[in-house]
Amino acid sequence: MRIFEYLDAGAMDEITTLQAEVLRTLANPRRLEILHRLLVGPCEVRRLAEDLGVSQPNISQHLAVLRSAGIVDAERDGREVRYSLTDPDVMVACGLMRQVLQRRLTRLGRLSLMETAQAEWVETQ
Amino acid sequence: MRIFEYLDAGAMDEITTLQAEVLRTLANPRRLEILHRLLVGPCEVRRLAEDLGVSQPNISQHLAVLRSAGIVDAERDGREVRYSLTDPDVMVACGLMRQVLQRRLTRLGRLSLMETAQAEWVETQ
DNA sequence: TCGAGGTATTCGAAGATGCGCATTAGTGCC
DNA sequence: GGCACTAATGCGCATCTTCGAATACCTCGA
Repeated sequence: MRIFEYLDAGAMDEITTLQAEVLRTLANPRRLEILHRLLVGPCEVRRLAEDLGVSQPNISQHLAVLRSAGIVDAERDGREVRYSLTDPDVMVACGLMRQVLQRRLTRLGRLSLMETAQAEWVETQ
Repeated sequence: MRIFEYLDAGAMDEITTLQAEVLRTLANPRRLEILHRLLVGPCEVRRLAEDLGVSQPNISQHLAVLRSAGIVDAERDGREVRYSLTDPDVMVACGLMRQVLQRRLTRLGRLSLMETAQAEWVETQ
């Protein structure tokens, strides 16, 4: 099958490039917030803009980026356009990373608290 | 505990920003290749440069980015510096995303093959 | 101490990104 | 058609990335 050659041979480079593109698309706080919001359920542009406290053109720009990366889908309903996640799986990976970072933050928090405590302890000696 | 306030209150924004930073760090084909190589095991700069066919300064630049994001660790051994993954978990999330994309590629591959087949079928009618 | 091997950093140019602002496009209602 | 509402696009500007080239830094052996 052609598919398998395709995936095995030069696939490493190709998928790496693709992954980098997707990552670049995700690598923006605003877009992460949008995706986080869409994880709850589909949402219209106006509401997204209101919820996140961002201008409508700005939200539209970010949505366009997400759309062209195939991360969200747009569906017209009257004069509104409702956006939704194309593939929750990508967000699963995203959520996993988030958990890792959260654990790391917690650890760092504990560490810094411990360091602070130790510093204070040292100062009192 | 201070940690929990920290994580609960403004944590959403903070962790989102942090996640965006990490994603930005990962969002580069070369860096993904480096990480992919380090997944196999620790490696020295010179060897990384050779394996990936990139100049040494360039590799060092990328390694510096990865290092400052806390994604890789550097350890000096004589005149060489050996790099390794700080936390394989981040790469787990990365690998998961990779799988998703691979599935997506496969699906697209199948689809395009099907479309081709269908187009050919239509042409012969 | 000096030189060579290995690594890190700096700098400038070219390109990409993000934002606000103004404007345009699509839709429904009168 | 004209108008209000919603979303998308174009533009200019400031900022950030990325790379090659040059160079500085670190370590070891002679």
